[in-house]
Amino acid sequence: MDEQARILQALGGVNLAGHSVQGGMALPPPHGHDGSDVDGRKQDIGDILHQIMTITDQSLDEAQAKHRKHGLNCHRMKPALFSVLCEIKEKTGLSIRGAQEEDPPDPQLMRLDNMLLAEGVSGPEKGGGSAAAAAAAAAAGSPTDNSIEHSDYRAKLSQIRQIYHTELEKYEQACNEFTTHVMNLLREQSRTRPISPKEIERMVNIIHRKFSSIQMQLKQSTCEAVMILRSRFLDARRKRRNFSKQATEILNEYFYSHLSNPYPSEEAKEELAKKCSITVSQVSNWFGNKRIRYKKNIGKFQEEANLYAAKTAVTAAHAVAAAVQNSQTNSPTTPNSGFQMKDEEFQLDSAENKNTLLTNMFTGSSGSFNLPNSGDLFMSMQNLNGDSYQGAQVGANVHSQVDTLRHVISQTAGYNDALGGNLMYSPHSLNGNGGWQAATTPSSVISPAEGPGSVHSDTSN
DNA sequence: GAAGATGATTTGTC
DNA sequence: GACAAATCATCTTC
Repeated sequence: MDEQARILQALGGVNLAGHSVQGGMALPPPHGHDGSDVDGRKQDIGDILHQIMTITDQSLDEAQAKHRKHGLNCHRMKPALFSVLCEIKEKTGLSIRGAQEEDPPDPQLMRLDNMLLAEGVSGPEKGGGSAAAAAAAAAAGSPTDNSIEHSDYRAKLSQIRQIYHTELEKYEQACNEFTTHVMNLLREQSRTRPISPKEIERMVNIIHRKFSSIQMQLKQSTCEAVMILRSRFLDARRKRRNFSKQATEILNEYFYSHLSNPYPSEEAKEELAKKCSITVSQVSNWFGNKRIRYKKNIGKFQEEANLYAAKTAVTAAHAVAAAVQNSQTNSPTTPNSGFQMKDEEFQLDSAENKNTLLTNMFTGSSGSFNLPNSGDLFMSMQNLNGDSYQGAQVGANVHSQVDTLRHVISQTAGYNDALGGNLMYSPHSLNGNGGWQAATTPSSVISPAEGPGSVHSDTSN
Protein backbone atom coordinates (compact mmCIF):
# COMPACT_ATOMS: atom_id res chain seq x y z
CA MET A 1 0.00 0.00 0.00
CA ASP A 2 2.71 2.46 -0.97
CA GLU A 3 0.23 4.53 -2.86
CA GLN A 4 -1.92 4.81 0.19
CA ALA A 5 1.05 5.93 2.25
CA ARG A 6 1.78 8.68 -0.23
CA ILE A 7 -1.79 9.81 -0.16
CA LEU A 8 -1.66 9.84 3.55
CA GLN A 9 1.43 11.94 3.40
CA ALA A 10 -0.21 14.32 1.03
CA LEU A 11 -3.18 14.67 3.27
CA GLY A 12 -0.86 16.10 5.91
CA GLY A 13 -2.85 17.76 8.64
CA VAL A 14 -6.24 16.62 7.52
CA ASN A 15 -8.29 15.86 10.45
CA LEU A 16 -9.50 12.35 10.15
CA ALA A 17 -11.31 12.24 13.36
CA GLY A 18 -15.00 12.20 13.75
CA HIS A 19 -15.90 10.20 10.69
CA SER A 20 -18.71 7.85 11.19
CA VAL A 21 -20.29 4.92 9.53
CA GLN A 22 -22.69 6.18 6.96
CA GLY A 23 -24.62 4.80 4.14
CA GLY A 24 -23.97 1.24 5.09
CA MET A 25 -20.23 1.65 4.80
CA ALA A 26 -18.41 -0.35 7.41
CA LEU A 27 -15.93 2.34 8.27
CA PRO A 28 -13.52 1.75 11.16
CA PRO A 29 -14.04 3.53 14.42
CA PRO A 30 -12.24 6.81 15.16
CA HIS A 31 -8.70 6.67 16.46
CA GLY A 32 -8.58 9.95 18.28
CA HIS A 33 -7.10 13.17 16.94
CA ASP A 34 -3.80 13.69 18.53
CA GLY A 35 -2.05 12.64 15.29
CA SER A 36 0.04 10.05 17.04
CA ASP A 37 -1.68 6.94 15.78
CA VAL A 38 -0.35 6.90 12.26
CA ASP A 39 -0.99 3.24 11.77
CA GLY A 40 -4.54 3.75 12.75
CA ARG A 41 -5.03 6.55 10.21
CA LYS A 42 -3.36 4.45 7.55
CA GLN A 43 -5.78 1.73 8.27
CA ASP A 44 -8.64 4.22 8.19
CA ILE A 45 -7.85 5.64 4.78
CA GLY A 46 -6.89 2.25 3.47
CA ASP A 47 -10.26 0.97 4.41
CA ILE A 48 -12.03 3.84 2.69
CA LEU A 49 -10.05 3.34 -0.48
CA HIS A 50 -10.69 -0.33 -0.33
CA GLN A 51 -14.38 0.37 -0.05
CA ILE A 52 -14.25 2.63 -3.06
CA MET A 53 -12.25 0.17 -5.10
CA THR A 54 -14.47 -2.72 -4.31
CA ILE A 55 -17.60 -0.86 -5.25
CA THR A 56 -16.60 -0.90 -8.91
CA ASP A 57 -15.96 -4.61 -8.73
CA GLN A 58 -19.12 -5.51 -6.99
CA SER A 59 -22.30 -6.13 -8.73
CA LEU A 60 -24.81 -4.16 -6.86
CA ASP A 61 -28.38 -3.76 -7.51
CA GLU A 62 -29.58 -0.28 -8.20
CA ALA A 63 -30.80 0.45 -4.72
CA GLN A 64 -27.63 -0.79 -3.14
CA ALA A 65 -25.44 1.24 -5.52
CA LYS A 66 -27.44 4.33 -4.87
CA HIS A 67 -27.15 3.82 -1.19
CA ARG A 68 -23.39 3.31 -1.29
CA LYS A 69 -22.84 6.22 -3.66
CA HIS A 70 -24.71 8.41 -1.32
CA GLY A 71 -22.65 7.13 1.58
CA LEU A 72 -19.44 7.94 -0.21
CA ASN A 73 -20.58 11.35 -1.33
CA CYS A 74 -21.53 12.31 2.16
CA HIS A 75 -18.47 10.90 3.84
CA ARG A 76 -16.51 13.66 5.56
CA MET A 77 -13.24 12.26 4.23
CA LYS A 78 -14.43 12.48 0.67
CA PRO A 79 -13.40 16.10 -0.11
CA ALA A 80 -9.87 15.53 1.14
CA LEU A 81 -9.43 12.29 -0.74
CA PHE A 82 -11.02 13.76 -3.81
CA SER A 83 -8.67 16.72 -3.91
CA VAL A 84 -5.64 14.44 -3.52
CA LEU A 85 -6.79 12.17 -6.27
CA CYS A 86 -7.43 15.17 -8.48
CA GLU A 87 -3.94 16.44 -7.82
CA ILE A 88 -2.34 13.12 -8.67
CA LYS A 89 -4.44 12.74 -11.75
CA GLU A 90 -3.63 16.25 -12.88
CA LYS A 91 0.08 15.56 -12.54
CA THR A 92 -0.02 12.32 -14.47
CA GLY A 93 -2.38 13.80 -16.97
CA LEU A 94 -0.02 16.65 -17.86
CA SER A 95 2.52 14.40 -19.52
CA ILE A 96 -0.14 12.62 -21.53
CA ARG A 97 -1.76 15.88 -22.48
CA GLY A 98 1.52 17.38 -23.61
CA ALA A 99 1.94 14.56 -26.06
CA GLN A 100 -1.63 14.52 -27.29
CA GLU A 101 -2.72 18.09 -27.64
CA GLU A 102 -1.97 20.66 -30.29
CA ASP A 103 -1.86 18.25 -33.20
CA PRO A 104 -0.65 19.93 -36.36
CA PRO A 105 -3.28 19.95 -39.12
CA ASP A 106 -3.17 16.77 -41.15
CA PRO A 107 -1.66 17.62 -44.56
CA GLN A 108 -3.65 14.92 -46.26
CA LEU A 109 -6.86 16.26 -44.81
CA MET A 110 -5.89 19.73 -45.95
CA ARG A 111 -5.27 18.45 -49.46
CA LEU A 112 -8.63 16.71 -49.52
CA ASP A 113 -10.35 19.84 -48.22
CA ASN A 114 -8.68 21.99 -50.83
CA MET A 115 -9.58 19.64 -53.59
CA LEU A 116 -13.20 19.36 -52.54
CA LEU A 117 -13.35 23.12 -52.35
CA ALA A 118 -11.77 23.52 -55.78
CA GLU A 119 -14.14 20.98 -57.29
CA GLY A 120 -17.06 22.78 -55.72
CA VAL A 121 -18.13 19.82 -53.56
CA SER A 122 -17.54 21.55 -50.30
CA GLY A 123 -17.87 25.28 -49.71
CA PRO A 124 -20.49 27.49 -51.31
CA GLU A 125 -22.47 25.78 -54.03
CA LYS A 126 -22.71 28.80 -56.28
CA GLY A 127 -19.95 28.85 -58.89
CA GLY A 128 -17.89 26.05 -57.40
CA GLY A 129 -18.82 22.96 -59.33
CA SER A 130 -19.93 24.68 -62.45
CA ALA A 131 -16.85 26.86 -62.45
CA ALA A 132 -14.64 23.83 -62.18
CA ALA A 133 -16.60 22.15 -64.92
CA ALA A 134 -16.41 25.24 -67.07
CA ALA A 135 -12.67 25.48 -66.55
CA ALA A 136 -12.21 21.85 -67.40
CA ALA A 137 -14.46 22.20 -70.41
CA ALA A 138 -12.55 25.23 -71.57
CA ALA A 139 -9.34 23.28 -71.18
CA ALA A 140 -10.92 20.57 -73.27
CA GLY A 141 -11.22 23.17 -75.98
CA SER A 142 -14.90 23.21 -76.60
CA PRO A 143 -16.34 26.07 -74.65
CA THR A 144 -19.61 26.30 -76.50
CA ASP A 145 -20.61 22.99 -77.98
CA ASN A 146 -20.47 20.69 -75.00
CA SER A 147 -23.44 21.96 -73.06
CA ILE A 148 -25.02 18.51 -72.81
CA GLU A 149 -21.96 16.88 -71.33
CA HIS A 150 -21.45 19.96 -69.23
CA SER A 151 -24.88 19.86 -67.64
CA ASP A 152 -24.61 16.12 -67.22
CA TYR A 153 -21.33 16.61 -65.43
CA ARG A 154 -22.83 19.27 -63.21
CA ALA A 155 -25.78 17.07 -62.38
CA LYS A 156 -23.52 14.21 -61.34
CA LEU A 157 -21.28 16.54 -59.40
CA SER A 158 -24.26 17.98 -57.63
CA GLN A 159 -25.35 14.45 -56.78
CA ILE A 160 -21.95 13.71 -55.27
CA ARG A 161 -22.10 16.98 -53.40
CA GLN A 162 -25.50 16.14 -51.98
CA ILE A 163 -24.41 12.68 -50.82
CA TYR A 164 -21.27 14.15 -49.33
CA HIS A 165 -23.15 16.76 -47.33
CA THR A 166 -25.79 14.27 -46.16
CA GLU A 167 -23.13 11.88 -44.94
CA LEU A 168 -21.20 14.71 -43.37
CA GLU A 169 -24.28 15.85 -41.50
CA LYS A 170 -24.90 12.32 -40.29
CA TYR A 171 -21.35 12.05 -39.02
CA GLU A 172 -21.57 15.39 -37.30
CA GLN A 173 -24.86 14.49 -35.70
CA ALA A 174 -23.52 11.15 -34.51
CA CYS A 175 -20.39 12.85 -33.23
CA ASN A 176 -22.39 15.42 -31.29
CA GLU A 177 -24.71 12.82 -29.84
CA PHE A 178 -21.86 10.62 -28.78
CA THR A 179 -19.94 13.55 -27.33
CA THR A 180 -22.95 14.70 -25.31
CA HIS A 181 -23.51 11.19 -24.07
CA VAL A 182 -19.89 10.79 -22.98
CA MET A 183 -19.87 14.22 -21.37
CA ASN A 184 -22.97 13.44 -19.37
CA LEU A 185 -21.49 10.15 -18.35
CA LEU A 186 -18.27 11.77 -17.23
CA ARG A 187 -20.10 14.51 -15.36
CA GLU A 188 -22.11 11.90 -13.60
CA GLN A 189 -18.98 9.95 -12.76
CA SER A 190 -17.19 13.08 -11.66
CA ARG A 191 -19.26 12.95 -8.51
CA THR A 192 -17.66 9.74 -7.42
CA ARG A 193 -14.23 9.96 -9.06
CA PRO A 194 -11.95 12.84 -9.87
CA ILE A 195 -12.73 14.04 -13.38
CA SER A 196 -11.77 17.62 -14.09
CA PRO A 197 -13.49 19.71 -16.76
CA LYS A 198 -10.22 19.72 -18.66
CA GLU A 199 -10.28 15.99 -18.74
CA ILE A 200 -13.77 16.02 -20.14
CA GLU A 201 -12.60 18.46 -22.75
CA ARG A 202 -9.75 16.17 -23.63
CA MET A 203 -12.08 13.26 -23.96
CA VAL A 204 -14.27 15.31 -26.28
CA ASN A 205 -11.24 16.05 -28.40
CA ILE A 206 -10.40 12.38 -28.62
CA ILE A 207 -13.92 11.64 -29.77
CA HIS A 208 -13.72 14.41 -32.34
CA ARG A 209 -10.45 13.06 -33.64
CA LYS A 210 -11.97 9.63 -34.04
CA PHE A 211 -14.88 11.08 -35.94
CA SER A 212 -12.69 13.26 -38.10
CA SER A 213 -10.78 10.18 -39.23
CA ILE A 214 -14.10 8.80 -40.42
CA GLN A 215 -14.77 12.15 -42.09
CA MET A 216 -11.45 11.90 -43.85
CA GLN A 217 -12.44 8.58 -45.31
CA LEU A 218 -15.64 10.15 -46.53
CA LYS A 219 -13.70 13.02 -48.08
CA GLN A 220 -11.26 10.65 -49.70
CA SER A 221 -13.95 8.57 -51.33
CA THR A 222 -15.74 11.74 -52.44
CA CYS A 223 -12.54 12.97 -54.07
CA GLU A 224 -12.14 9.67 -55.84
CA ALA A 225 -15.70 9.85 -57.10
CA VAL A 226 -15.12 13.38 -58.41
CA MET A 227 -11.92 12.31 -60.13
CA ILE A 228 -13.65 9.42 -61.86
CA LEU A 229 -16.50 11.68 -62.90
CA ARG A 230 -14.09 14.27 -64.16
CA SER A 231 -12.08 11.85 -66.20
CA ARG A 232 -15.20 10.28 -67.60
CA PHE A 233 -16.90 13.50 -68.61
CA LEU A 234 -14.18 16.00 -69.16
CA ASP A 235 -11.13 14.11 -70.30
CA ALA A 236 -10.04 16.04 -73.34
CA ARG A 237 -8.93 12.91 -75.11
CA ARG A 238 -12.19 11.16 -74.61
CA LYS A 239 -14.22 14.15 -75.70
CA ARG A 240 -12.00 15.50 -78.43
CA ARG A 241 -13.78 17.98 -80.62
CA ASN A 242 -12.52 19.24 -83.91
CA PHE A 243 -12.03 22.96 -84.01
CA SER A 244 -14.59 25.01 -85.86
CA LYS A 245 -14.04 25.57 -89.55
CA GLN A 246 -13.47 29.23 -88.89
CA ALA A 247 -10.83 28.50 -86.25
CA THR A 248 -9.03 26.09 -88.56
CA GLU A 249 -9.07 28.68 -91.30
CA ILE A 250 -7.60 31.34 -89.05
CA LEU A 251 -4.87 28.98 -87.92
CA ASN A 252 -4.13 27.83 -91.44
CA GLU A 253 -4.00 31.38 -92.70
CA TYR A 254 -1.45 32.23 -90.09
CA PHE A 255 0.51 29.07 -90.74
CA TYR A 256 0.76 29.54 -94.49
CA SER A 257 1.35 33.24 -94.27
CA HIS A 258 4.27 32.53 -91.94
CA LEU A 259 5.39 29.42 -93.68
CA SER A 260 8.98 30.50 -93.61
CA ASN A 261 8.87 30.59 -89.85
CA PRO A 262 5.67 29.06 -88.52
CA TYR A 263 6.40 29.69 -84.88
CA PRO A 264 3.93 32.16 -83.44
CA SER A 265 5.12 34.21 -80.51
CA GLU A 266 3.29 34.11 -77.21
CA GLU A 267 1.38 37.26 -78.14
CA ALA A 268 0.49 35.80 -81.50
CA LYS A 269 -0.68 32.60 -79.89
CA GLU A 270 -2.82 34.54 -77.48
CA GLU A 271 -4.38 36.54 -80.25
CA LEU A 272 -5.00 33.43 -82.33
CA ALA A 273 -6.48 31.68 -79.33
CA LYS A 274 -8.80 34.60 -78.79
CA LYS A 275 -9.83 34.69 -82.43
CA CYS A 276 -10.43 30.95 -82.57
CA SER A 277 -12.05 30.69 -79.14
CA ILE A 278 -9.56 28.07 -78.04
CA THR A 279 -6.79 28.04 -75.47
CA VAL A 280 -3.20 29.08 -76.03
CA SER A 281 -2.00 25.54 -75.44
CA GLN A 282 -4.42 24.33 -78.08
CA VAL A 283 -2.88 26.82 -80.47
CA SER A 284 0.55 25.48 -79.56
CA ASN A 285 -0.65 21.93 -80.09
CA TRP A 286 -2.15 22.84 -83.40
CA PHE A 287 1.05 24.45 -84.66
CA GLY A 288 3.12 21.57 -83.35
CA ASN A 289 0.95 19.05 -85.17
CA LYS A 290 0.77 21.19 -88.27
CA ARG A 291 4.51 21.66 -88.55
CA ILE A 292 5.16 17.95 -88.16
CA ARG A 293 2.46 16.89 -90.57
CA TYR A 294 3.32 19.50 -93.10
CA LYS A 295 6.95 18.49 -93.02
CA LYS A 296 6.09 14.83 -93.29
CA ASN A 297 3.89 15.25 -96.30
CA ILE A 298 4.57 18.51 -98.04
CA GLY A 299 3.07 17.31 -101.29
CA LYS A 300 -0.26 16.68 -99.69
CA PHE A 301 -0.37 20.13 -98.12
CA GLN A 302 0.72 21.93 -101.30
CA GLU A 303 -2.77 22.47 -102.53
CA GLU A 304 -3.89 23.75 -99.19
CA ALA A 305 -0.87 26.01 -99.04
CA ASN A 306 -1.73 27.47 -102.44
CA LEU A 307 -5.29 28.00 -101.42
CA TYR A 308 -4.44 29.93 -98.30
CA ALA A 309 -1.59 31.76 -100.00
CA ALA A 310 -3.94 33.00 -102.70
CA LYS A 311 -6.45 33.98 -100.11
CA THR A 312 -3.91 35.93 -98.14
CA ALA A 313 -2.55 37.48 -101.29
CA VAL A 314 -5.89 39.12 -101.88
CA THR A 315 -5.78 40.56 -98.41
CA ALA A 316 -2.25 41.69 -99.05
CA ALA A 317 -3.35 43.45 -102.20
CA HIS A 318 -5.95 45.31 -100.21
CA ALA A 319 -3.33 46.24 -97.65
CA VAL A 320 -0.94 47.46 -100.33
CA ALA A 321 -3.68 49.40 -102.03
CA ALA A 322 -4.72 50.97 -98.78
CA ALA A 323 -1.15 51.83 -98.00
CA VAL A 324 -0.63 53.40 -101.37
CA GLN A 325 -3.84 55.33 -101.15
CA ASN A 326 -2.95 56.48 -97.72
CA SER A 327 0.45 57.57 -98.82
CA GLN A 328 -0.96 59.54 -101.68
CA THR A 329 -3.47 61.21 -99.46
CA ASN A 330 -0.87 62.20 -96.98
CA SER A 331 1.84 63.02 -99.43
CA PRO A 332 0.83 63.64 -103.02
CA THR A 333 4.40 63.94 -104.13
CA THR A 334 7.05 61.57 -102.95
CA PRO A 335 10.29 63.10 -103.98
CA ASN A 336 12.46 60.91 -101.77
CA SER A 337 11.16 57.55 -102.87
CA GLY A 338 11.05 58.27 -106.54
CA PHE A 339 8.02 56.01 -106.55
CA GLN A 340 4.73 57.17 -107.94
CA MET A 341 1.56 55.33 -108.56
CA LYS A 342 -1.78 56.46 -109.75
CA ASP A 343 -4.98 55.35 -108.14
CA GLU A 344 -6.15 53.74 -111.33
CA GLU A 345 -3.24 51.38 -111.22
CA PHE A 346 -4.65 49.88 -108.04
CA GLN A 347 -8.26 49.65 -109.09
CA LEU A 348 -8.48 45.90 -108.65
CA ASP A 349 -11.84 44.35 -109.34
CA SER A 350 -10.98 40.72 -108.99
CA ALA A 351 -8.59 38.50 -107.18
CA GLU A 352 -7.17 37.44 -110.48
CA ASN A 353 -6.28 41.00 -111.34
CA LYS A 354 -4.79 41.51 -107.95
CA ASN A 355 -2.67 38.44 -108.25
CA THR A 356 -1.54 39.43 -111.69
CA LEU A 357 -0.64 42.86 -110.49
CA LEU A 358 1.19 41.49 -107.50
CA THR A 359 3.04 39.04 -109.66
CA ASN A 360 3.95 41.86 -111.92
CA MET A 361 5.06 43.89 -108.96
CA PHE A 362 7.58 41.22 -108.10
CA THR A 363 8.66 40.27 -111.56
CA GLY A 364 8.76 43.89 -112.60
CA SER A 365 6.84 43.15 -115.78
CA SER A 366 4.43 45.97 -115.21
CA GLY A 367 7.24 48.37 -115.13
CA SER A 368 5.75 50.17 -112.18
CA PHE A 369 8.42 49.07 -109.75
CA ASN A 370 10.95 46.41 -109.39
CA LEU A 371 11.93 45.13 -106.00
CA PRO A 372 15.11 43.22 -105.35
CA ASN A 373 13.65 41.56 -102.25
CA SER A 374 10.70 41.70 -99.98
CA GLY A 375 12.57 43.61 -97.37
CA ASP A 376 13.01 46.34 -99.91
CA LEU A 377 9.35 46.16 -100.69
CA PHE A 378 8.58 46.95 -97.14
CA MET A 379 11.19 49.63 -96.97
CA SER A 380 9.70 51.19 -100.06
CA MET A 381 6.32 51.04 -98.45
CA GLN A 382 7.70 52.77 -95.46
CA ASN A 383 9.15 55.52 -97.55
CA LEU A 384 6.12 56.17 -99.63
CA ASN A 385 5.30 59.38 -97.91
CA GLY A 386 8.71 60.10 -96.69
CA ASP A 387 7.75 58.92 -93.22
CA SER A 388 7.76 55.56 -91.60
CA TYR A 389 4.68 53.37 -91.43
CA GLN A 390 5.83 51.81 -88.28
CA GLY A 391 2.89 52.92 -86.24
CA ALA A 392 0.34 51.51 -88.61
CA GLN A 393 -0.98 47.99 -88.83
CA VAL A 394 -0.45 48.13 -92.55
CA GLY A 395 3.23 47.52 -92.23
CA ALA A 396 2.75 44.47 -90.12
CA ASN A 397 0.03 43.08 -92.33
CA VAL A 398 2.00 43.68 -95.46
CA HIS A 399 4.96 42.06 -93.87
CA SER A 400 3.22 38.87 -92.90
CA GLN A 401 1.53 38.75 -96.25
CA VAL A 402 4.70 39.21 -98.18
CA ASP A 403 5.54 35.63 -97.30
CA THR A 404 2.30 34.52 -98.83
CA LEU A 405 2.68 36.69 -101.86
CA ARG A 406 6.01 35.21 -102.67
CA HIS A 407 4.67 31.75 -102.09
CA VAL A 408 1.65 32.09 -104.31
CA ILE A 409 3.69 33.74 -106.98
CA SER A 410 6.28 31.03 -106.82
CA GLN A 411 3.56 28.42 -107.04
CA THR A 412 1.36 29.99 -109.66
CA ALA A 413 3.59 32.14 -111.78
CA GLY A 414 6.85 30.31 -111.50
CA TYR A 415 8.40 33.20 -109.66
CA ASN A 416 12.02 32.82 -108.82
CA ASP A 417 13.29 34.72 -105.87
CA ALA A 418 15.45 37.56 -106.97
CA LEU A 419 17.72 37.05 -104.00
CA GLY A 420 19.43 34.06 -105.47
CA GLY A 421 17.01 31.87 -107.25
CA ASN A 422 15.87 30.16 -104.06
CA LEU A 423 12.24 29.61 -103.52
CA MET A 424 11.60 30.92 -100.05
CA TYR A 425 8.81 28.53 -99.22
CA SER A 426 8.12 24.93 -98.76
CA PRO A 427 9.79 22.67 -99.25
CA HIS A 428 12.62 25.10 -99.45
CA SER A 429 11.89 26.62 -96.08
CA LEU A 430 13.01 23.45 -94.44
CA ASN A 431 16.66 23.08 -93.88
CA GLY A 432 18.73 19.99 -94.40
CA ASN A 433 18.11 18.83 -90.87
CA GLY A 434 14.40 18.80 -91.39
CA GLY A 435 13.85 21.97 -89.44
CA TRP A 436 12.64 25.36 -90.51
CA GLN A 437 15.40 27.77 -91.53
CA ALA A 438 15.97 30.47 -89.02
CA ALA A 439 15.75 34.19 -89.49
CA THR A 440 16.85 34.49 -93.11
CA THR A 441 13.29 35.11 -94.10
CA PRO A 442 11.45 38.29 -94.85
CA SER A 443 10.02 38.25 -91.36
CA SER A 444 13.36 38.88 -89.83
CA VAL A 445 14.14 41.57 -92.34
CA ILE A 446 11.06 43.55 -91.61
CA SER A 447 10.40 42.70 -88.04
CA PRO A 448 11.59 46.06 -86.64
CA ALA A 449 8.71 47.78 -88.36
CA GLU A 450 6.05 45.67 -86.73
CA GLY A 451 3.42 47.31 -84.65
CA PRO A 452 3.15 46.27 -81.02
CA GLY A 453 -0.18 44.56 -81.44
CA SER A 454 0.60 42.73 -84.60
CA VAL A 455 0.43 39.00 -84.92
CA HIS A 456 3.83 37.84 -85.89
CA SER A 457 6.04 34.84 -85.63
CA ASP A 458 8.72 34.52 -83.05
CA THR A 459 11.85 35.00 -85.05
CA SER A 460 13.94 33.63 -82.23
CA ASN A 461 12.79 30.19 -83.37
C1' DG B 1 -16.72 -0.45 -90.14
C1' DA B 2 -12.25 0.90 -92.21
C1' DA B 3 -9.24 4.56 -93.28
C1' DG B 4 -7.77 8.94 -92.87
C1' DA B 5 -7.91 13.33 -90.28
C1' DT B 6 -7.19 15.61 -86.15
C1' DG B 7 -6.49 17.22 -81.38
C1' DA B 8 -4.08 15.76 -77.24
C1' DT B 9 -0.50 13.43 -74.70
C1' DT B 10 3.98 11.44 -73.85
C1' DT B 11 8.85 11.17 -74.33
C1' DG B 12 13.25 12.80 -75.36
C1' DT B 13 16.27 16.71 -76.75
C1' DC B 14 18.14 21.15 -76.56
C1' DG C 1 10.16 25.61 -71.16
C1' DA C 2 9.72 25.05 -76.17
C1' DC C 3 9.95 21.95 -79.54
C1' DA C 4 10.08 17.44 -82.52
C1' DA C 5 8.55 13.06 -83.01
C1' DA C 6 5.82 9.21 -81.86
C1' DT C 7 1.68 7.73 -80.28
C1' DC C 8 -3.05 7.58 -78.59
C1' DA C 9 -7.95 8.33 -78.90
C1' DT C 10 -11.57 10.29 -81.04
C1' DC C 11 -13.95 12.33 -85.04
C1' DT C 12 -15.19 12.42 -89.91
C1' DT C 13 -15.79 10.62 -94.29
C1' DC C 14 -16.71 7.17 -97.37
